[in-house]
Amino acid sequence: MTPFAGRVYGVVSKIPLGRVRSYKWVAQKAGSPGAYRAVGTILKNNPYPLIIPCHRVVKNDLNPGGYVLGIKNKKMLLDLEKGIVKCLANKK
DNA sequence: CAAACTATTCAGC
DNA sequence: GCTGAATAGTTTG
Repeated sequence: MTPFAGRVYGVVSKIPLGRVRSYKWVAQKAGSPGAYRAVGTILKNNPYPLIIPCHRVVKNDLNPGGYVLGIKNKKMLLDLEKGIVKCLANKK
């Protein structure tokens, strides 16, 4: 576990549902605006994939970079979360 | 400590 | 739209 990784985990875990941020954004929030590659490397080796919604982190092009479970699944998760947000907004 | 790798991003054609 | 190069940090030997 490295300090930068911890920072990245904290920031990413703070991303709300249905919200996608770019690697650059996360890197900047982590404290290293130019370490977007490092963010990807960390998320790839993330020791806690369950507390780290890495599927909410996408490229600056809004195109999912990659996913251990498959890019398709990542998109599916995003769509699912979108549905959850909709449900929460519609919830009464 | 040094080398290699990476889920990225920017610039050029 | 696609290819090539650069940056910053992690991981492994």
